[in-house]
Amino acid sequence: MNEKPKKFRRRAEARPDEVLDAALAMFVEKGFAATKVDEVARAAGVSKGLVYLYFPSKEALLEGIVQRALAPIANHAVDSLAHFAGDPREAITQLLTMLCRHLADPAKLAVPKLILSEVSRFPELAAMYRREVLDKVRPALETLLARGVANGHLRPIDPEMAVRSVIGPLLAHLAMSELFDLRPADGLALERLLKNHLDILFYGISEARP
Amino acid sequence: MNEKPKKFRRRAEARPDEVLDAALAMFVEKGFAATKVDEVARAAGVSKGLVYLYFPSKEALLEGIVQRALAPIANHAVDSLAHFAGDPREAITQLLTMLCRHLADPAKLAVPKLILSEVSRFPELAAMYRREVLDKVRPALETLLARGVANGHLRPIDPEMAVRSVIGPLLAHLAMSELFDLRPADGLALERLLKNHLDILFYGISEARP
Amino acid sequence: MNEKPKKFRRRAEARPDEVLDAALAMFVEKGFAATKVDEVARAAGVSKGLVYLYFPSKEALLEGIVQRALAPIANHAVDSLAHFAGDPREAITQLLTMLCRHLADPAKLAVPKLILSEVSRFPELAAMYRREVLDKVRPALETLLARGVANGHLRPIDPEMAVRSVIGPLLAHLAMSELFDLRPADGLALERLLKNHLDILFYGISEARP
Amino acid sequence: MNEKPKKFRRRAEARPDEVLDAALAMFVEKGFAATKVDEVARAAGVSKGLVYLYFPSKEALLEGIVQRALAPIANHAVDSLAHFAGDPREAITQLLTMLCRHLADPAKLAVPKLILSEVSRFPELAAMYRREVLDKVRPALETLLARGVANGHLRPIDPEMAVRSVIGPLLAHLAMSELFDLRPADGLALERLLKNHLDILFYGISEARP
DNA sequence: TATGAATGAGCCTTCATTCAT
DNA sequence: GATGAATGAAGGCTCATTCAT
Repeated sequence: MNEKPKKFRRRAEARPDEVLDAALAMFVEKGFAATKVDEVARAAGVSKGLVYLYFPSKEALLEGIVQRALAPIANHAVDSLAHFAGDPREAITQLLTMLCRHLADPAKLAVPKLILSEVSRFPELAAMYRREVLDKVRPALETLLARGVANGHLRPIDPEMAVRSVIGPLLAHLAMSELFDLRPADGLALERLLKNHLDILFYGISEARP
Repeated sequence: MNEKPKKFRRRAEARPDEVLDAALAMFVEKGFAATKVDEVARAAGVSKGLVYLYFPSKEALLEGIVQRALAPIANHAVDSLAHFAGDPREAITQLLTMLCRHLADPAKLAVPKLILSEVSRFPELAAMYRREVLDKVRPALETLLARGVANGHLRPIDPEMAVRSVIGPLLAHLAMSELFDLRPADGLALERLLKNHLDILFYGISEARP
Repeated sequence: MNEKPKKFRRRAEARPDEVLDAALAMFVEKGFAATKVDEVARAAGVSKGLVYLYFPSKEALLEGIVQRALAPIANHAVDSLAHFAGDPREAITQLLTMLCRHLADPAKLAVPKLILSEVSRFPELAAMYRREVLDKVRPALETLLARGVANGHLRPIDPEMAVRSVIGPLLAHLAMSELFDLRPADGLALERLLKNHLDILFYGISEARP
Repeated sequence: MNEKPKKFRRRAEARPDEVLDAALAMFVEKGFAATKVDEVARAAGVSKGLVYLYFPSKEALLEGIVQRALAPIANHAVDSLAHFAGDPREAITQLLTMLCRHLADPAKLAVPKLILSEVSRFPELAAMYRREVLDKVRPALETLLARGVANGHLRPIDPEMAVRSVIGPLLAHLAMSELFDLRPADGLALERLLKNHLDILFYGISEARP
């Protein structure tokens, strides 16, 4: 007999990824706790048992999603920061622009949103995020800032704290929009935010200098 | 010695607050979902049934905590913003200083932490926070910034977006510290953060002006 | 000092009856299990604790209701049956007419309805009803029928079984109407039922005699 | 010997029926409210979770039992009534005989008993019974009686009310026996009841005709 | 590989009953 | 007598996980 493919073909290699896609979609839509493994399986078009064949637990789905999404981002970010020797503002502009472009895609935005909402319940998630992102990007950014201060491009700021000033406004923007449903009239308005943020970050809000 | 009767009875007036205190402590320690109502009751020194005498559901505890904590904060913040006619930077400094002082108390810090971790699972919580805080503070802050631009104290920034620049760095600091356990070597370091944040917010990081 | 009556006056003697009245109303409206003692107390205008002062348990309310309602009915019925020496059909007509008149009052109808719905859950209720009603009325009715057969007024029927024929149609009528909400177009129509029932009971439905 | 595996798996087709059987047994034995879903599961030899796999709630078990039992009975009854063109008494005799034969089986008797005791607490049950039985059988019986009056077999009775006279005595018999434990000395005595009931229904109790 | 029937621990919630005042 | 705050046992229901097939 010739084969009777129920779906097009069995692509066993792609399965875990398809499951993670489905899980991400469901987790973002309903939250981790409110999503049943059954639903993830159905959304992925497989059986519940198969999910457990690839992932040892529901929580492992969460970790799988995050793991898969973070590594490339962080590495890319670090690369773009590490190579900069001149004006750090250029690097920061590039970094945040890339980040905003990335987050403009709802599918990509979903991951940090998911992390934000579940991290307090899953310490392992926090650890992963630290390991994969924070512990890579933060030192790179701090170094960049410190170098900028050293070579006279930047004012004598505290690099460790200044990192918060670089990413904070973006975080606040996403939190307001995604968690509290408080968006500007013109939608997510990431470009407008970025433009204003960089302007303030670089030159401050004061008319007069100190 | 003052006696410690096994059962405190007839203290109806204080009970709801005691229950909320216990609930907040447990929720922060273990997360909302992982906390059993039994545990809240035991922590408050009452029976499970009593909790339901004052609060119709476990979720109502969450809302009660937030409600109780938010109103005074928001009102205080709005007051301090509304009365400023001169240099908005002074008002911002006062606002953030007050906020930092407030958050330095772990018991007070617990509430925003709780909100952040549960908001995605409880839309009502988001609505409450919007209603009680964001919808009050945000317009006041925007108005303050717009007035600052108008009267020449501030550069021509976008007030709506600049709000993110005002609170973002603080939010980022708290998120890194409380969610991802990434603290400066000197602890929460709220003063250091605030000092650096205000310096950058007002004058930017650039040595040269545009 | 002169008294300060919160309500008109404390009528302690009437209280148990008022509680039973309230209980009956609530039990009929919502069913025994679905009625909370709190509700009974509130409906009676007293506190929950007072209910327990008069009745040792919720079930005792049920029994109190039934006890109070049954005794007079049964005694009255037995009286009217016992004194008949002549044509038993007259006694039956009187008995059923009285019963129908009684049941036409919704407040009176409530008790048998309540018994019917709760008897299977409370054997004590069944026992009470047997003791107070069935064991009194049934023998009296059987005797009446047997005497009717003996003195030639009635055909040679089985008195024990004929009791079912006397009350059955009325029971069926009430069950259809009260339990299954299946009423004639003209409402409860107890008179119409009774007229037809007696006609059939006495003369049968057949045109021809056997 | 045939093995008795601890867990029967993969028998999905038969399971719902087995669960309903167990539920019926428990409900009749202890009443609906006093029966725990755990007990039903244990009686069916399955886990509690499985019960909820097939039935969305405890109440659905009740409805399932009734649904399953009623349809065949009602349809059978209607069939036997609809085809009769001649003497309606023959049809009535057949109908009641069939009913009595059916109810002589304790397992079959259990369903109406259950309906009677729970109907007041579950309006849906009343609706089901109306829909599946009363609304089918009652019109058929009324039509039969009306036709009997029209073609001279029956006296000029009120068909709508006479329906109560047909089934009432049987209902009364069952209520006395099953609810109040008041049985004739010779047991359920359904044949004796039926014989006497039909005799009275057809010819009345009076010696003399009107 | 793949399925989905089956499990059972776990928890929120209800409410009859008690009792200090 | 009268109150109503307080108790705590009990049970319906969910759902992550397992495993026979």
